[in-house]
Amino acid sequence: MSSKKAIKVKTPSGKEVELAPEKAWSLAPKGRKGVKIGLFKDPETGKYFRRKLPDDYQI
DNA sequence: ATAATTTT
DNA sequence: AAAATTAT
Repeated sequence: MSSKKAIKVKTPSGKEVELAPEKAWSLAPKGRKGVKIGLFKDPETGKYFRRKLPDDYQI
């Protein structure tokens, strides 16, 4: 229950594509702001990769 | 180093 | 079990 909207991401294969993360979560140490992370699958290779999501991405 | 999460 | 992700 976390991911919906497609965002622009640079795939590991080096292509700029619009993808929706399969999963999305917040990655933040205690007391720090941290970042939001999305788990994506490269449509070219089928390989999974992680990228930062916009700070305002709805988890 | 730290945080969560999943693929590899 | 380790890698990767970002920025503090």
